[in-house]
This record gives sequence, structure tokens and C-alpha cells, in this order.
Amino acid sequence: MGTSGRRTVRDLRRGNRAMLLRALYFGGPASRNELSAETGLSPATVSTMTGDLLADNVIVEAGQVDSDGGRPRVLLKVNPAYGYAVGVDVGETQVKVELFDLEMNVRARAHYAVRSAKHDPELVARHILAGVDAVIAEGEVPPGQVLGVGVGVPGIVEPGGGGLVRAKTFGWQDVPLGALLRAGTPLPLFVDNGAKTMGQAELWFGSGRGTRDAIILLVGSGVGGTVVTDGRIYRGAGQAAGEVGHLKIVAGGRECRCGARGCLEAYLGAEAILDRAGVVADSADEEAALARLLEEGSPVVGESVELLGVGLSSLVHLFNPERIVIGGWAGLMLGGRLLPEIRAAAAANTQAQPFNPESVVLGRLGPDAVALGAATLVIEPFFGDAAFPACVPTIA
Amino acid sequence: MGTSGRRTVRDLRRGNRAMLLRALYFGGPASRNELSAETGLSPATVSTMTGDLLADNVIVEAGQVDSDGGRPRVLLKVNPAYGYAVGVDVGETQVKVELFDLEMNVRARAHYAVRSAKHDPELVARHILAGVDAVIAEGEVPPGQVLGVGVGVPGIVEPGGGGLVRAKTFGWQDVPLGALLRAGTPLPLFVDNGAKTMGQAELWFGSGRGTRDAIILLVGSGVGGTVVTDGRIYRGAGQAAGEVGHLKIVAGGRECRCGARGCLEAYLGAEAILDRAGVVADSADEEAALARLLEEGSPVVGESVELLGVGLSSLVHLFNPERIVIGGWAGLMLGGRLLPEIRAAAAANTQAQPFNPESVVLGRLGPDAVALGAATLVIEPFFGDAAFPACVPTIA
DNA sequence: AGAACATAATCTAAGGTTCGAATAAAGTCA
DNA sequence: TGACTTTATTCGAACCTTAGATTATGTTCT
Repeated sequence: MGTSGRRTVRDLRRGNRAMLLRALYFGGPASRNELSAETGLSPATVSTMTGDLLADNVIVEAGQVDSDGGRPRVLLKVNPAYGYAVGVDVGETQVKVELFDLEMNVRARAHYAVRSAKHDPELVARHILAGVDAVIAEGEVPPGQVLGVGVGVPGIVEPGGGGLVRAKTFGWQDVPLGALLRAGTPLPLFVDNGAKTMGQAELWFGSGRGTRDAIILLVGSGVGGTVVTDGRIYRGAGQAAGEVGHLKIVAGGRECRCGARGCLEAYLGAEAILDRAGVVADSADEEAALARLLEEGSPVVGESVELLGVGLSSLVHLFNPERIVIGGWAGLMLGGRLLPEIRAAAAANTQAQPFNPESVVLGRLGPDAVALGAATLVIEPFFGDAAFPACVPTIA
Repeated sequence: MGTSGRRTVRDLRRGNRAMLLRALYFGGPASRNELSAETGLSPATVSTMTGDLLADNVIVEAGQVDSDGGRPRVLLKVNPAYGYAVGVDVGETQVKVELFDLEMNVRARAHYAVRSAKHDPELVARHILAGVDAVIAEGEVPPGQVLGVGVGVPGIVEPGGGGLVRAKTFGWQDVPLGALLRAGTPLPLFVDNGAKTMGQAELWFGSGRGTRDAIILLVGSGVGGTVVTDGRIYRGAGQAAGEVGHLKIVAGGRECRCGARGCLEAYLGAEAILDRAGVVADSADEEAALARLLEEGSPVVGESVELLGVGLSSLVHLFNPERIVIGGWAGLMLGGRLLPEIRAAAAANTQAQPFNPESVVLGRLGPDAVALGAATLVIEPFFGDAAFPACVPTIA
């Protein structure tokens, strides 16, 4: 089984081109010589290939480096203005739309507040579409240069390319977001879980950079996650893998908003922590309330750290990751003060296999990472290996 | 990052050859035409390639199928006598050595009883080496046709190709099994965790066949597991992924023999179940004792099913597998009577994402699967994609 | 200033691969 | 026996990468 792999010589070239582009994108500006060493391709191949890429305007020259006795190397880099990607973050309280160039500089932003608890799908779709138009106009991007729109949403996106979203806690039950957006724009569309887009952002540009096997935890109001295996986000058979929030840590424990018992999310998101501490807070006030709890040194905080350690230990035993990144606003708040304690709790529960506590680190990207990661969905196919079509499908 | 993928045209051919071989190995006898359809290669390529393979004696003709009005198709299959693989199962009570042909028929067997609780590494190595010689002699295999020896051991095999084994519960602490064996045979050696070799056996020939994303649980005296992602066993950054036995299901719960608390293995292996029921049993009597417990309908059994359901639910949320296979003697004993209850328990805890209870199935291979799977380690490189060197490293 | 040297990039010829189209092979059926 | 069908092979064309030679563009020594 597995009819994967390249077949013909032209696939070979496509793959090598993607590899070169990847090396250039993640390896910063580099000379043709360095590219040759990095990719294993011969200098001749690199030369012809970069020639093509320059002609296609995908890459540009980026100055040259002083020589030490020979012809100076001219540096190449991906052309940031070759194309642009729109990233959308559909959150609890707002819809954020951002336009990025290929270097992931933000060129334009648009925000739309959403009255909390009410997330009318059609309204959200209208916000997104309006935002896309707005940022493209504001960014003064030539039409035709927008490569696509990536959307990070709560919940699970069903496989199949329809962009059907199931997010019980968000009030969405089989919402055809993909179809709603498809009707409003001709641009390529990608819809994925927001925790995964954030994970991809941390993987590409943040604390997960350079790892092949990692886990990125998103601890906000709830708990989400991203599993990285062999350098790519693992999505499982039905695009639903990595739902760390519903990892069970206490059999028969607290009831989770998903309906089951003992989920990590029933103990660990900001909502759960505050609830356990007996604090009543609106979702807008959660941040301040959690900060207060931390300040007071509530015993609930200590328990949360212990329980997080238990969860991390499960993840370590199952995935044996090279690194674990804790992100999300609540995760960063907790980890910012208590990272040593978190590491210790994870280590105490991890006896059956080697574990380096320092492999647990904090995320480096802020809360904007969801939109940033969503935008990476758009450009991933360009750099991605066509032999691995495991990325999010385009909305048909 | 990721300098993977094919580079040159010759790699292309190697990859296509492997793909063809894989199609032939798992797709049973097939005609050239079917192979062309299966692999996507043109008939011309299949023809030249099969020509090579026939000349190399890797494949053979396997009769022909009656035509319905045209030239009959001649069937091809992998030549079972092209080479042989030895599989070794290092268990608690014995060392099992078996010789397989490429069709995985057993050609010879050798067993060595080990006094329980005492697993002197050098003695085990001597048993293995003696067994290898014995089965090769008994199987009357021409020397030079043995492709290698695969060994399934308890515990974790460190990465790096040294075959260093850490198995706390087995009494092994950094045992250089690879080196011990290397000193006694020139054959290619592969050492891997026994739960993973069993998993590979179920994946290739048993209940996991045909899946790309699966989890295979080995419930015996303890609990082990195998995670299959994208059709291959996932090993993580340090070859230690898939340690399902130490997934935590009760924070702060029962102490596990690994030293931590609340592990699945502290509740679910035969040893733990009997212990929880207050039954004292030697490892040789475990099987009968567990059967008795089941017969009596002890409440501990019901609890075990519930806890297994919790564990399965965690696995589903994290991996979103297409299938979960329950294997191992205790798993089969439990599942043989209580599969519906296990499925129900898993479903009850899985609210946050789609879950088909019938994706939980029982293993189809008996306890011999560990040795069988160990033998697959030997032949995997032949069929494996060279672009994915993620398999167990050869012992240097 | 000019020659010698060093490193980077490109060009050319060669070897290897898959593919499409034409051709050969081996049957069935009327 | 001859027409038809289906399977397998052969051959030339189109591409791709590479090694080695060549060209380009510096530095450094005399």
C-alpha cells in the first residue's frame, strides 16, 4: 500500500524545486553554493534552477557577501513581493484578518468584533469576506498576486475539501464555512483548526523551529494542540488529531464542556481554572481574572501546574517529542511564572523513558499566531513536497 | 528544512522499484497490467522493471489468469525463496527464534526457556545466537540467503544504531544487546521494542492491514503499543514513542512499576488487574488467574473496561486513528468477551470528535506476532521507501 | 599596475529515466 | 481460417541531473 513517491522525471524536478525553495525560505538568504551544500543538489542544477526561479520572479538577489579571495557570492532569497497571503483568525470575541507578504510581514489588518456567545456563521463569513477585500485594498496589492486565504477556526474541520466545521463549544454544528466563503471569493481557500494554524506558526517561525517531532499546546480559554511528526502537522485519519484538550487526565473526573469527564480542558483552560477557583468571569475578563489568581498564589494554580505536568507526561510517552511548546495567552501567563514547576511536574510523571525537562519551552509568538499560521496554509503548497499531500485541502 | 526527497534520476528508479515491490508484496500476485494501474507507472516502465526484477530473481511468475478474449495475463509475485528473515521474541519467560521466508511462512523454530525474573543479558544473547544458527540449519537455507535478524525486546531501544536497551521492568538498564549480538553474527541486525514489532505484524498482516493511521495496543502482563502514522510506525525523536502503557489516566492514582502514578499500566495489564483484584499470581499463572477473574465476573473487570475506554478515548483525541487494534493475550482475553463494552466505554468518553466504535477491533495474530513482526524489520528496507529512513536502524 | 591565484557561477556533453506510440504475442470466437 | 481482443515489449522522444571544462569576478603578491 502507499502509492506514494515520485514517478516521473518531471516530478523529480518539481520536488527538487520545492526543496530548494524551502531551503531558501527557511535558511534565509543564501548563495547558490550554500544551497548546493544544503540541498545536496549539484551546483549545476542549482544554477539552472535558480535561473528559472529568478525568471519566474519567485526569488530575487539579495546583495552579495564579501569574498575572501575569489568571486563574491551573490545571495538569493524568496521574493517577498512575489505574492501575498491572507490569514484569518476566527476567535471567540473577534474576527481578525491580516495580509502578509511572503516574508510574513503584516501589510494590512482588519478586525471585526463579534458579540460573544453569538457566532452566526453567515455573519462570520461576511466579516471574513469583507476583511479580505479590506486588507487587499489597504495593502495596495496588485490583484492576482494574492495567493489565497487561510482561515483558522475553532473546532474540527471535516476532511473532504468542503470546509465543514464542527465546533460544539463555539455553537457551530456542521457549519459549511468553506462553502459560505467559496460563494464570496474566487481566491484559493484553506480552512483549518485554529490551534493547528497557531502550531504551524510556532513550528515555522517560533519556538518549534527546526524540530521534526514536536507538540505545540495552545492554552487559552480552552486547550488545543498541534502534533508535529516528521516535520509536518499530523492530522490523523479525519483531520481531527491533536485534540489535546480532550486528553483524559482523571478518569471519571470533572465534566468537560464536551460532555465527557476528566478532560484536560476540564481542568486547565482559563475558563476551567477560574471555575475551579470559584471565580465568575466573562470571557472578556478572563485575562485579568487569571492574572489575579496567579498573583494571589491560589492553590488552584498549583494544582493546575501538577495536572498540566500529568498531561505533558502522557504526551511525552505517546509522542516522544523533541520539544513541547506551550502557547496561548493563558499558557504563556502560566508558563511565564511557573515554567520550572511545570517542567518538574512533567518530569516527575515521566519515569518510563528519557525526558529532558528543558524540552518544554514557551511559545515565542503572540496571540496573532493564529492568523499568521493560517496564512502559512496558503504558501505551504508552494514549498511543500507534492509527494506529501497531507496538508489542508483547498476548498473546492 | 528537511533535505528529504529524491534528487537524481537513479533515486527515482530505486523509489519506483520499491513501490512496485510493495504493490506486489501486499497486493498479492498481480499482472503487469494491474501493477501499472496500481502504481501509476506506465506499462512500458512496469515491463522493463519487472524484467529486471525477474532477472534478479526477486520476483517470479505465478501462473496465469484465463483471458476473456485476449492474451492471458501472467501473474507475478515476490519470490518467497529469494531470501529469509529471522525473527526473535525476547519475552518474560522465553526466547523465541523463528525463521521465515518472504511470504512469512515459518520454516523453523527454536525456543529457550528463561528462568523468570532473571534475564541475564549475556545469556539471552547466547540464546538468540544459538537460535539463529539452529533455525538456519533446521530450515536448510542456503547461506547468504538470510537477509538478517530482527529482535523484539521489552523496553526502549535507544536510537543511534547501537541497540542499547532500557527495560526497567525487565531488569535491563542500558543493556548493549546490539553489541552483544553483533559480536556473534555477521548478519544484519535490527533491534526494536517488542510491542512495536507486534504492531508492525498486525499492521502488515493482521487487523491493521490497509490502514494508514492506526494504533495497536499490546495488553499482556503489562501494556505496550504502536502508533501508525501515514502508514508507518511512528517512533518519535528518540525511538520511544507509543508507550501507551504510561499514558496517565488517573492523576495521582495508583503507583506504576515505572515509578510514576496513574499510568494505564498501573490499572490495565494482567499484572495490574490481578493485583487490583487482590489475586496473587506468578507470571506463569497469570493467564489462568485472569481467566478465572473474567469467569467470576469480578467488579475489577468492569472497572478495567471503563478505564480502558478512558485510555482509548485519549488515544482517539490525540491520534484520530482510522482503527484501533487490541492485541496481546490479556487484551484478546478481555476483548474476546467484552468488546462491545469496551467500544461503549470509549465512545462515552469521546464526545469532542467523530468516533466510530467499530473502529476498535481485536488483533488477528496470536502471541507469535512479536517474532513475526521482528522479522518484518529485516525485509522492510527492501520494500521501504529510501526517502523515509525512519525505520529501525541496522546495528552497526 | 600587472600577474597569479582563488572562488563562484555557467555551459556542454553524457548517462539515465519514464512515457507515448507502434509493434509483437497469445488468446477467444464466429 | 480469419477477425478481433487483450497483454506485453520495443523504440524514439523528451527531460533531468551530473561531472568536468569554462567563464566571471574578485583578492593578493610582486
